[in-house]
Amino acid sequence: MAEANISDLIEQYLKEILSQDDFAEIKRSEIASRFAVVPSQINYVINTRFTLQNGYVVESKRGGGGYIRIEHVDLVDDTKIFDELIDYIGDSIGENNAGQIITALLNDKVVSEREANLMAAAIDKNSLRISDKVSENTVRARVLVGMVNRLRFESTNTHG
Amino acid sequence: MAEANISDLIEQYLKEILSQDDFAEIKRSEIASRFAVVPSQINYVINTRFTLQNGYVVESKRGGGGYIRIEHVDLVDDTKIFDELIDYIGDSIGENNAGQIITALLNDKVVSEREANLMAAAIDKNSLRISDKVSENTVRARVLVGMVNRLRFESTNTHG
DNA sequence: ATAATAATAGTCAGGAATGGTCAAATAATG
DNA sequence: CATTATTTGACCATTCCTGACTATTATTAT
Repeated sequence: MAEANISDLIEQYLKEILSQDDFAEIKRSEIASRFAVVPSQINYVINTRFTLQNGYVVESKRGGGGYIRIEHVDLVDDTKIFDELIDYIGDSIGENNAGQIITALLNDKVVSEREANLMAAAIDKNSLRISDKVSENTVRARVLVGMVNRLRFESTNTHG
Repeated sequence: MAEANISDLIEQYLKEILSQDDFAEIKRSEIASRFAVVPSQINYVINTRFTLQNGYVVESKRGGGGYIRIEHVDLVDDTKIFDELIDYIGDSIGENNAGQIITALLNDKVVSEREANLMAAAIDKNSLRISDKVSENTVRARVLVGMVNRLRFESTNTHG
């Protein structure tokens, strides 16, 4: 039970808000000055304590009237499966293995056929083709185009 | 909901009109003075919130009796718009624009909320982060992990 | 007709108000 | 001592708002 660092306090404060409202919409500079820390520490707290794995979705906007919104989302029942899957995937995975995972998710009815198709489109070799100077945006575009194209078809099996 | 921006209010106002009529035909200066902003802010609102990737088509005329007409286009049954969207994506697209497209697809019920979340996970900045020596398999892994993580959650809106 | 004028809308660049990233310094922990 | 977590600050990116200047269209005067 060691503690009392400021990040923990900020975490507590935000979770307090979340225990009452569906989401916490804050102004970064406001929270920073409330706790007398630099604004970027708010990002640190969010990045380390309000991650997807922990069940939080964060969205933000800059500029005038900017904000950071933290939302808590419900976990599905058996989250262990996903943890194992993610462990298995690790840092790198080939197209075949990835396709098998998607097929397994489909077989177990974790995802619908449409959803499986979307996932297959996203990880398709063509979508992810990387050359030296390719940018993040370029890859993203390919991924998105692949997925959008997939939506044209009602239901088609494409992975495996 | 912190709706502090005038631009947000103008956006709301226009969408209000669009929820009742097929299109919103406005006089720029009239809207500008109604919200006490300079006329060009109306262009700003339109350019940032009523773009093709948002699912809107805008046309206008200058001079006496000039107007701006905003029309909502439905992606469900408009194959041509679909093609234009893919054209728009092109070879490279940023996270925000990509997110807007996904939101538009969701709004027009082309995809379900779950599907939209999957797509958002696929194009997420973290999934697609590219460094020099990253391989295709590495990116694929990140994409897939991102999507699987998204499946943990029941149903939540995440893009915007 | 043509030219001038009025009435629109469009573009662009800049300033202000946010939030984001990254790496260095420091503290805590094993 | 080594590793990990926290804290900080310099620098970056995005969003909003404004105003000067430009472009287009309609109307009016000649």
